[in-house]
Parts: sequence; C-alpha cells; structure tokens
Amino acid sequence: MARPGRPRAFDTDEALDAAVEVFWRRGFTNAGLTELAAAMGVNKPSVYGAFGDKAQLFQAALRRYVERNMGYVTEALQKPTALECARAFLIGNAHAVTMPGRPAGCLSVQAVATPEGSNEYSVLARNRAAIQERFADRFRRAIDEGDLPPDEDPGELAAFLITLSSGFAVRAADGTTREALLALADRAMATFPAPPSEENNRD
Amino acid sequence: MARPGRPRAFDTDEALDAAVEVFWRRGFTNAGLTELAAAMGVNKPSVYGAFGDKAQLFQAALRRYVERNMGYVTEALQKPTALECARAFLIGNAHAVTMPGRPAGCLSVQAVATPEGSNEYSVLARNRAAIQERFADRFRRAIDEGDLPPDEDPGELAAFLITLSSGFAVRAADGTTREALLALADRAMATFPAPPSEENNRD
DNA sequence: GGCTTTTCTTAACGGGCGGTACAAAAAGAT
DNA sequence: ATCTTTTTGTACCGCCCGTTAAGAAAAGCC
Repeated sequence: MARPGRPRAFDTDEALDAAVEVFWRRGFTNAGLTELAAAMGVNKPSVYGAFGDKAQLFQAALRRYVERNMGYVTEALQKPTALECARAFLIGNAHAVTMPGRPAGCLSVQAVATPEGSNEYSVLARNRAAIQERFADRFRRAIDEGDLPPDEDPGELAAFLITLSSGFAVRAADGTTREALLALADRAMATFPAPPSEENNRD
Repeated sequence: MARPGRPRAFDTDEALDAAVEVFWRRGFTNAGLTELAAAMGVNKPSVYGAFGDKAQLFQAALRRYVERNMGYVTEALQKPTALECARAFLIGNAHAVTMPGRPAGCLSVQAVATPEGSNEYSVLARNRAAIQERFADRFRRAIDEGDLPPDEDPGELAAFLITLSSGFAVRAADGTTREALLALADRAMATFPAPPSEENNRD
C-alpha cells in the first residue's frame, strides 16, 4: 500500500483549505507564496512538491472552494420548481458570501483583478459561465415542464441570477450584511416570472 | 505668469487618462509602475514628480475616472422621477462598462482585489457607498414627492441598484455584451415600485 | 551673462516576488 | 545494512517591484 519514500508530514487537504482562505481573502496576485506557505503551515518547497506552481495551486484551491463552498448551487438546481431554484440560489449565495469567520465575498469574484488574459482569469470567467449554463439548462427544462412561460428567455434568466450573485459578492466584500443581501434577494425574486397557469403542465 | 524652472514636457491630464486606462484594465496591484509610466509616455521619476507615489496616482486616476466616466450617475440623479432615475442609472452603467475601445468593466470594481484593509480598497468601497447614499437621498425625496410608495425602503432600493451595477461590471469584464446587460437592466426594472397612485402628488 | 528653480534622463537601490538546488531525513525494498 | 524513493528544511537564485539619487537641461529672474 504505502509507497516508498519519506511520508508527507502534513495533510494536503488541510493545507489546501488554508490556501483557499488566503486566495479568498487576498485574490490571486496579492496572495504571496511566502504568505500562502505560512498559512498552510508548510515550507515553500513542500507547496511546490504537493501542488506545483502558484497557478496550479490556485486552480486546486478554486476546485476545492467550489466543492466546499458552492454546494448551494447544486442544491438549488435540484429544487422542484424554477422559482424555488432561483430563490434557493440567491439565498444560498447571500449566505455563502457572508459566512461568519470566513472572508467576505467570493473567491471567484475577489480575484477579478488577475492579469487580463491570464489563465487564472479565464478559469474564473469560465467557472461563472458554466454555472450560468447549468441554470439556463434548468430553466429550459422548466419551460418544457410548463413551470415557466414558453416565451421566457432561459439564458437571460440565468444571466440575471449570476449577475446578481456577482454583485452580492462585491457588496459583501464591501461590508454589506447578510440580512441586507437577503432583502435584495427577495426584491430581485419579485421579478421572477410566474408559471403560465396554475398547476397546468402541458404534457 | 509662468513659474520659473523647466516646463513640464507632457500634459498631466493626458498622462492621467493613460493611467486610468491601465488601472482600469489591470487593477491596482497588477498595474506596474513601469507599465504605467510607459502608457503615460513619461519616465518614472516624472510620474513621481507630477502625482506622488503609486497610491496617490491611483486616487487621482479614480477621481478622474469618476468625473470622466461616471457622469451618468449625476445625470441619472437629475431625472424627474425615481423610476426614470433608476432606469437611467442602470442603462448608463451598462453603457459605461461596455464602452467600445475601452476596458470592459469598471475601474472601481476591477480593483476589488487590492490588499484588504489598504487605503486603495477602502477608497473604492467608500466611493460605492457614497453613490449609493446619493440614490438613497434621491429616493427619500421621491417618497416625499409622492413619487414612490411611502412604505418603500429608499436605502434598500439604492442598494439594489448599486449591487446590480457591481454585477454588471463583473459580467462585462467576463465578456457579457452591452445588449445582454441592457436586457438585464430591463428585467431588473420590472421590480421597481410604481408610484402610489397615478399622477397624484400629495403636496 | 550667471543664479535659481523645476523638470528632465539615466541609472541604480533595497526588497519581496515566484521558484529552486542541495543535502539531510524518513520511509519501503532487497 | 544498503539502496532507492520521496519529503523535508535551509538557503539561495534571478527578476521585477516601487522608489529615489544625481546630474544635465530648460525655463524665469537679476
């Protein structure tokens, strides 16, 4: 089982969690390798040994961030109706960007100011686009199921949600409270289109 | 009139415009002084001579950005009704963050990932908060003028607009088109509360 | 003409950045 | 025990960062 060689003296997942925290708080460029290694409780060469260079570490951190702090996205997508789905997403996002004891805002948005055209930037943009696409798919299904009006634009509706969540992330980083964001989520949901007619699926 | 000493060989306003462009495209941390000076068409010591250090240059650039690229805020605030005011702000913002030939997004949001607690960060956050407060004041007046329902929350309404505009900036930086943002602005305006009753001011 | 003042250009400064060479240390393999 | 493999800690690399020292150049002042 155990491979030969000196065993790693630290838990890679715990170290990665620490890296997530630093990138989340400081963004990609501002997070220094010395700072990262210190937060991870590890020497710099060990970081390179376990994760590769800074760019690879960032991508690993982003993946971990998504799976540990963006579970609300998948949960929201599983709600039975489009309306519940959208509401759960906004509420989940408002909570995620205002978690007590964690950095305010969203790792993905916090790192907007990475060098343009860099791999880091496009990874973040693609991440947002992928989530948007999942919601667009969900809303297309909702139209098929008669859960949304057939003339509704599922892509635009998804874009609306992602745009709001990006805004939430910026405002949370500015110090906006969870309660204020939840109130904004409520307000935004007032635009959400009602089903075409009550309990009338057209299958 | 003319002071003694060798005259400055460049136009400080033009140089500042070039600095705005760089900060806008790259954010505070990613914008290097070598890069800034080159874009400004000036040697580094001249930058220090004319603007002070990087932080002061950034603040000067932000001030210029506000007065040259955020005129739509003041214009929107002068609209006769709260509804027109809000709509003009969102449409103006959608245009501003998608100006052809200029960086996508907003300088103020692009620099979110400045070191937390730094002067640069708090200057940006205060800038957003100040704009939000101007809209809150405008909406308070609208309630007095019977232009908004008296039970409406002017601060929350203002926060909603600022949050949307922050989201617009992030999405524009991601490549979202002006048309798509304008559609989102339309959608958001659907939530906007109507006046209490038609053409009925209560003065 | 010199003298003063200001900006110009050139060339560098210390420091922190991302990244690594090296050898000691700790495990399995034989 | 000795060899091989992998991680560890230390100490360092070259580079680019923001910033500045030094002196030449260009204006007004007298």
